[in-house]
Amino acid sequence: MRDIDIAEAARLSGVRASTLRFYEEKGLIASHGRRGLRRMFDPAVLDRLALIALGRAAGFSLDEIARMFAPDGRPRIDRRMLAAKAEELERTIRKLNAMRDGLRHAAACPAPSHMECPTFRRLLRAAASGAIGERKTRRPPRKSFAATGREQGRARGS
Amino acid sequence: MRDIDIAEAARLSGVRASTLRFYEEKGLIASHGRRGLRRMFDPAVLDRLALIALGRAAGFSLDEIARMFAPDGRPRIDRRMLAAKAEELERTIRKLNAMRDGLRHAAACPAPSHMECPTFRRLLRAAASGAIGERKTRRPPRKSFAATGREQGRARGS
DNA sequence: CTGCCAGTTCAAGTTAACTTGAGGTCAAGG
DNA sequence: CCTTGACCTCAAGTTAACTTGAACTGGCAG
Repeated sequence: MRDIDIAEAARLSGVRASTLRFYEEKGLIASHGRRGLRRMFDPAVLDRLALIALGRAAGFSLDEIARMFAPDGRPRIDRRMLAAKAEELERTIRKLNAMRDGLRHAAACPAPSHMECPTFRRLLRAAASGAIGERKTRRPPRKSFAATGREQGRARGS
Repeated sequence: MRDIDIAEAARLSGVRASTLRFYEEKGLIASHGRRGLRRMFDPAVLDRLALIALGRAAGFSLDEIARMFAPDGRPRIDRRMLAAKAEELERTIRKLNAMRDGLRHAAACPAPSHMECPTFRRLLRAAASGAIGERKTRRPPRKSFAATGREQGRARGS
């Protein structure tokens, strides 16, 4: 097997075809040519996609990830960058630990109202002072279809 | 001192005036009347803002936070929701721990290329399989000004 | 040969949480 | 009385990472 088409790449990687096109446009991946109109990908794109998924999971933005590939496409990952991101994760983890403990306490606290629970109020002060905050978690915006991750095969409307 | 104006509320809470207006529009806070055009806030809004900051730090969306206040404005925080969020944080923390360890290893790994490091490749597989992913951290989008968090006092343009 | 259907392009839409800008108002100070 | 400046409203812009829609194309099965 030489090249794979976009549907195959999507199937094998779990990344949607529309995302693959988006990634290509962004320069994160490259198609290896066309058969007619259709992109053909080198199977190595799957490694690349795994690398991208890893970067995303580690909290890198797509732009940061793009910068981790040399112009020739070879991954040139700076070890210091990895270490820095590890430290960043470390800090995040610490905050989340504190938050989790606080939430657990608040959930179990017998005080009649949360406002009367000292632990809750301490958490509150920490949050208000910004000692904890600056975290934003986006949930995946997939709003429709229980599809398994592929684009639906429904083109050319009315 | 009875009521505070928006600038005072911003100063005391560290939340921008524009954000306060936004929160009011969203129903997260309420102004207690107007002096002329200007909103006046009950100082209790500061507690409310702290609560909101706490919720945000814990990973709740503004909409979720809004739902934590009864229609009358009293906080009605479901302990089960807190516990659930704590569990969610727990899962996130575990993933981040794995990611941090992997990054640290990769940063220290003596293999000539990351692709030849077994640990790195293991991480890669985990990310590709989605066992780690689904995390998205947004950095604060404040793109301009080193201001301390207040709106600049510069109105009426040309 | 014909038509289907998966693929294509490009622009625009989505979401969250705000921010920014334009243009307007009003209370107080000089 | 008139200016000033902080506040007001409302609409539109921002960012990231995609998704969706409309209109189109072309390889291949029949």
